[in-house]
Amino acid sequence: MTVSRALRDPDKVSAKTLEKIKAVVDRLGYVPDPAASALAAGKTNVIGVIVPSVTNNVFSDVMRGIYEAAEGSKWQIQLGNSRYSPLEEESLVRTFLSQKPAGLILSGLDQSEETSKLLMGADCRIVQIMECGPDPFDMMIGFSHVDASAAATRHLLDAGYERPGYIAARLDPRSQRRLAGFKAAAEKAGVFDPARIVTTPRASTVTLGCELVADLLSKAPQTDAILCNNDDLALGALFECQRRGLRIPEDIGLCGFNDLEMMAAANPPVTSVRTFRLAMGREALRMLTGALAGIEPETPVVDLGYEVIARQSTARVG
Amino acid sequence: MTVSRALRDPDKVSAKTLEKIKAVVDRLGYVPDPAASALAAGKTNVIGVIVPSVTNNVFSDVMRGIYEAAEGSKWQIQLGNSRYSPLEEESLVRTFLSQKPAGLILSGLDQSEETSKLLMGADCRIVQIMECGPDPFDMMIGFSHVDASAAATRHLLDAGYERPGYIAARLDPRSQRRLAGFKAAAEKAGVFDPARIVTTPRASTVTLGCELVADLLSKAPQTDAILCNNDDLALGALFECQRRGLRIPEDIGLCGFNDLEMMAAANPPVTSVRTFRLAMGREALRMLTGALAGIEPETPVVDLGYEVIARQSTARVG
DNA sequence: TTGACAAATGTTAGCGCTATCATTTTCAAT
DNA sequence: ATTGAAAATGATAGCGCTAACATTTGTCAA
Repeated sequence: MTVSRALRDPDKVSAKTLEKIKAVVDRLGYVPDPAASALAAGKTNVIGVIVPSVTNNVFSDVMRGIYEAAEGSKWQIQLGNSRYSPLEEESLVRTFLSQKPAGLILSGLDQSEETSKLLMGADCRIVQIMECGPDPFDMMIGFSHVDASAAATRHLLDAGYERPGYIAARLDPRSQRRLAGFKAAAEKAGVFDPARIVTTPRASTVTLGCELVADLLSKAPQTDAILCNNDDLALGALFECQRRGLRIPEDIGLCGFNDLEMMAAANPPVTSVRTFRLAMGREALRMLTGALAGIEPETPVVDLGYEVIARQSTARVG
Repeated sequence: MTVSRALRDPDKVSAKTLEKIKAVVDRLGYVPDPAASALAAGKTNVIGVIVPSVTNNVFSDVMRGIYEAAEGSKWQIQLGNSRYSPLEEESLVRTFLSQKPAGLILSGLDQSEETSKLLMGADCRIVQIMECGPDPFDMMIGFSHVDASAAATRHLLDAGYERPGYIAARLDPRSQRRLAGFKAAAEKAGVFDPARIVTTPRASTVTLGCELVADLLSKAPQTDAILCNNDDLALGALFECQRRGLRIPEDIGLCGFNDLEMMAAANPPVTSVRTFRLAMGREALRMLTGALAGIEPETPVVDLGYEVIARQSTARVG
């Protein structure tokens, strides 16, 4: 028993017994069995993380933040990939909960009703990431996608573009809100035209960015700026515009979303909405482990904001 | 006991008891406790996966393959991020092994001596991925990085380039082997010049691709083709060359490595060495779960090969 | 020195499963 | 019906740890 205590909470054991125990543990190469611990204690050090994609750069940055923050702690990250499917998410939540996790990190606000029920009844702390919204299950960290894309839209208008279009792939809830932000800002400025919106349910790729721009320009050749739902599409848009001999930013303005590292390196550098993905992952884990240690966050919902990074691709002259 | 059997191996139970059990399980919403099962059976359904990076596109593709292949099975994927550090890898192996995993998937051939010792003594199946080599711990699936980059180098020479250079970031073991492949092929053709090799220990980014090209061209302005250690660098190289007014492929040829989706969409499309990352992940998991089910792979080492995808960026005219 | 109290350590039971072996049931062949 | 073997089911113990409480040791003021 004292050994068990020494290993879990060294402060509860006198210095010299601790020493002795450590020596023996080293000599024997003893490693505690997490399964036995989990069974006896009725809980684990597992933190379940559910993301909709493991390949999307956005989520890999978030994951990195989570892994970095968990590094060296007792917390075990367990990753689940819901592949943008609420049903798979539900099944993952079920699996995770059966493991009696200490905490759960989920993406977005749009859990299915069944998932919500599971989460309400769950005996663990929960952090929702990627977005900000009114009714967290427990805690939440993210930003407003509507506001961010509205701000990007205004930036295009401020730069002198008059007929902005929007391209988007895989309309997951966050993409839809970004589209809604664009629509709202464009309508408010009186420049909204549904013909300048091109979307597809397909997963977003650079190639798809090319195709969507081709579509957009054939439907609405007068388009003079494109807000892209993400940076992969923006990169494709850049290539496609260049292939068509369109000058950026003179003939057409280009704005991405997320500000992946490549946007600054592109030729010309591409304007994008910076989001704080690494910080989001890191802080999500910190909030969670903090709460598990009894330190509640100041507010349950943390808004990390966004930043429109203006670059040459929207620096219209004249 | 019969219930336990019914849930784990329904064939061992008569049809009508199975039915009864299922009904009760449904009614009660019973979910087995994996910790108790792990403790009693002395093993788990956990498959530990250790990758050096969660953000690198290459590994996220592999991970996706693994997750897809594990989808719906009883196998639980547990992901560890070694961040290219053999020490962190060792610590992850230790953590994973304490969980009595059914299997382990590791990246590369270059485990530390200590890690090797742990793995030798481990009571689980092991698959090494990303590379092919002579002495697998158990099973292995990947390809030869030396051969692949040598082939890319020959492609550049065949295309008429005479002074090929090489840029690389973060010289992990696989990058080093790719560099070695380039060197060997260039030397064999009598066109090797160490002045045309630029490397940095920094992590690879598109921006870094720009910088490395700038470096290379200032050190060796006569360079007429660049083999990039990966596609991020290649994208940066593309942008940087264009910024400098170099015509691709006329003035300079460009070749990436991995053939990420964006290479085909670029302007001009960029030649790259295609690697089969998704398949590698998928097959690694299949080999592992197959072996766990008693079906040994035909050969312990599987070579997935590679393919040089020639595109406009190396289509030199004249 | 003593007593009172806190700190440190020890005892016991049990977490929810599964391996193993024992028993019962089933069913085909006599 | 009877038998024997196989199939199905059941009883028991124990996996390695921790919660809860019990006991011992240490510390300090009176």
